[in-house]
Amino acid sequence: VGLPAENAAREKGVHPREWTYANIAAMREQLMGRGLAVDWSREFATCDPEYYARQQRLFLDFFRMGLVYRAEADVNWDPVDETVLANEQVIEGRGWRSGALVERRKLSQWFFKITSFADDLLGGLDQLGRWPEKVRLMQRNWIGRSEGLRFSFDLNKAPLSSIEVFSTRPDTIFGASFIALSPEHPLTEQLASKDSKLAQFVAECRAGGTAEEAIETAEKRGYDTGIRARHPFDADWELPVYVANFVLMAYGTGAIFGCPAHDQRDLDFARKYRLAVLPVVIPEGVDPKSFTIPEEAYVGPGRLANSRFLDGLDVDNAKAEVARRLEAAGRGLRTVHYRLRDWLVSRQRYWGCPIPVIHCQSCGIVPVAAENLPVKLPDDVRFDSPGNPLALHPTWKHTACPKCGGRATRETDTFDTFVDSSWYFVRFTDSHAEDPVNRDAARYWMPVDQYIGGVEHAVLHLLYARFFTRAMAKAGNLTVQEPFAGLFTQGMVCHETYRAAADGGDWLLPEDVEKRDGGVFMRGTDIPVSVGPSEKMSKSKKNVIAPETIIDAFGADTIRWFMLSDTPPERDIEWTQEGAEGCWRFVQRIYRLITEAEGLPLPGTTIAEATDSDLELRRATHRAIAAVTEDLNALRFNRAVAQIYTLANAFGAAGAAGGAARREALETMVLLIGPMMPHLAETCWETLGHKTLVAMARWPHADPRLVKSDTITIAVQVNGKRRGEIEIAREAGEESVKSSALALDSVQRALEGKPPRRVIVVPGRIVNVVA
RNA sequence: GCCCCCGUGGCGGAAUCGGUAGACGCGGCAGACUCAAAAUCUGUUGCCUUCACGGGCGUGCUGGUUCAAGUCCGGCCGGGGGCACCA
Repeated sequence: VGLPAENAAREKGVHPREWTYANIAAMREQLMGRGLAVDWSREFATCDPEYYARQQRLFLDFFRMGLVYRAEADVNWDPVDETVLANEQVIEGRGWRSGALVERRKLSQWFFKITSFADDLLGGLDQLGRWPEKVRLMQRNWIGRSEGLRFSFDLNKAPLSSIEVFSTRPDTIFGASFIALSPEHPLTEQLASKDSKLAQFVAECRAGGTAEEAIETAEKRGYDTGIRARHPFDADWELPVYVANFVLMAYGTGAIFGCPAHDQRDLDFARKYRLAVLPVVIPEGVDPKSFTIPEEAYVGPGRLANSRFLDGLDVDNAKAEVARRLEAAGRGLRTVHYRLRDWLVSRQRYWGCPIPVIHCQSCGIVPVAAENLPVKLPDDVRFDSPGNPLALHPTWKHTACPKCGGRATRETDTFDTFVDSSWYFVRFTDSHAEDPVNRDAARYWMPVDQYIGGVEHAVLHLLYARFFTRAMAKAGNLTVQEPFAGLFTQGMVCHETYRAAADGGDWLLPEDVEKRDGGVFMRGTDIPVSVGPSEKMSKSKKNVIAPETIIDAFGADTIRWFMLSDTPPERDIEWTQEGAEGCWRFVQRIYRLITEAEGLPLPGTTIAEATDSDLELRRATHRAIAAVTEDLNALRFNRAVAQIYTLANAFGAAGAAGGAARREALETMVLLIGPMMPHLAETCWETLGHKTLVAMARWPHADPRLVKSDTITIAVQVNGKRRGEIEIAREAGEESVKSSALALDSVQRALEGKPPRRVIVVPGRIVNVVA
């Protein structure tokens, strides 16, 4: 489901359904070709009415619970994709998919009330111990909780008798110089209707735009309404009321009191309009009389001054005191505000899940009854004109009101595709259940033990899914609050970029480039190619390698091995031809080791021999088991790979080791590579004489006696510098370690005949001799 | 502007608890095998110095804590990410 399908339909004239199912089929082929273990019996497509019918039922639940509403609001409009976007989908002022600068439009849209879970979504983050701190931090910042005080100033003139502001710094109330309203504030609108100059000012503010550049460079501007506000603690103190371009309607109350000494924006504003700048918070140890504000507002801690009953208090106590007094006077309320906004879920597009609602002229908004679901998409749509094909469809949207039977129209917006992905993991617990959720299955499987995805979804999918899980739990469908117990954010695959000329030129595919004689040329020519930095594979820069071509050349196991080698999975990985060839050589090396191993005892033979080289090989084997097991459990695949190389190298070092020890080592290696190179492992397993599958075999168990050797090597330092090492029994006492260390020639040389002042022995680790 | 993360050989990266820096791989160099090449195998590969033994330096820079610092703390420099008029 989604925009790429619909855009392809517009460009190529195929129906989005055909395009989508063709892609699913191709993707399924690819996944199977890579030897992934997938339970295909659970497969479903979110664009199938089987799925979105259930989604529409969830919507009805949410509707009943008051978690859905339709409202007119300032929304983000993507002019290229011709639809609105949620706040999370606007990155640096641009549509996350199209890259187009978004515009602000006032439209009536559907919202999910994610803000009603704001506090819970924030608090829940602390319990997600197996999530990356980075993602939790991003969500924390996105939700943006701030505690403050909401309180009112009386006004000296109509149309309102008072104005309510929100502040996180009520302690600075005696440093107030002005009140500022948002251009979109209802009071501003009332005043503007009678004041053409103000109306013009508001229009200019709107024209300023919301693009990042515009905001960054926009200077603070204000318009004095002529109204005066009375200070809440001094009836004789009047503050001017401005309309100011930097005050946002969507946050707090859309109105602020300005304290220039302790807020940079207020200071910029005050300097421009020549308003008083009175410091009221003085840093510790500074004389209040000499403390002035030059160009930067002081936002640090300190003690209150110039503030009557607050003088001498610290910031926190002053905040509490102001709150206490204003609350007691009935004109203030401690409140918590969030940066998070409700999730705008309607999209003016065809290829999505229809929002199951009917608009009736007399009854208003009426949800479609559950027994009439699903509301299916019509197939006969045209993409030859701009706009939403559903809205342009000649008949689809006309229907009868479920309540009064009168003429009514269907909602033509469809859901944001992120709605589809917000609960698919729950559906996987029983993909074919009649109800949206099989509660028993969900209770058994949820939460997802280990979720893997890109960090780009930190405040998109991962936030929406957490909201959905809570909403579904509230509706009785789930018993968990959090969808994903563990989260891992993996990196992307990158590749060098190539251009036909140093100063630009066309991008070239890696397959059209060859490296020889220390240079890089266009394949089959002497034309040099300019090599650019490694970047995320993208079609636009042509630095892509089709998985099929690699699988054809090296096989799926080589690709899998390469992906796991070298780079930790959370980091971006660079695809290189050399690296892939190296993996290919290792695949062959393992196969050779197995096929060349002649005269091995039969499978299951107990190990009796104990020559030195046998013991060495057995130690290497069991160390590898221990290390690989640990690394795989911790998702440190690159280290697991390195451990297997080390084991493979041990065969060379083991020399004459043969018989049962060699069989044990080879079988172990095959079992250890099993999860990473399944095809190779099964072939080798069979070659070793087994009739069963590696996939069904028990994971090997490390013998602790073989993992630890009897003797250990300990480094010896003199004054922190390494001078030598001693090989000594693991259980050797401190005294014998000490004397062996001091006996070293290199240590004696470094001591220059003098006795050591001190000898530090860290058991099993190091000896440091202090001269 | 605010917040967060990261700087280790030619390259990807190890060292996750303050205890031998550079595991393992790629690349390079040398050798064996070969008529030759490829493949394979063996050795070698941080930098400087030395015929050699050895010595010195070394985890972005800088200062500190410690017997001991890639690891902890302060200040800077560089790179990446998030948020961005949020009161």
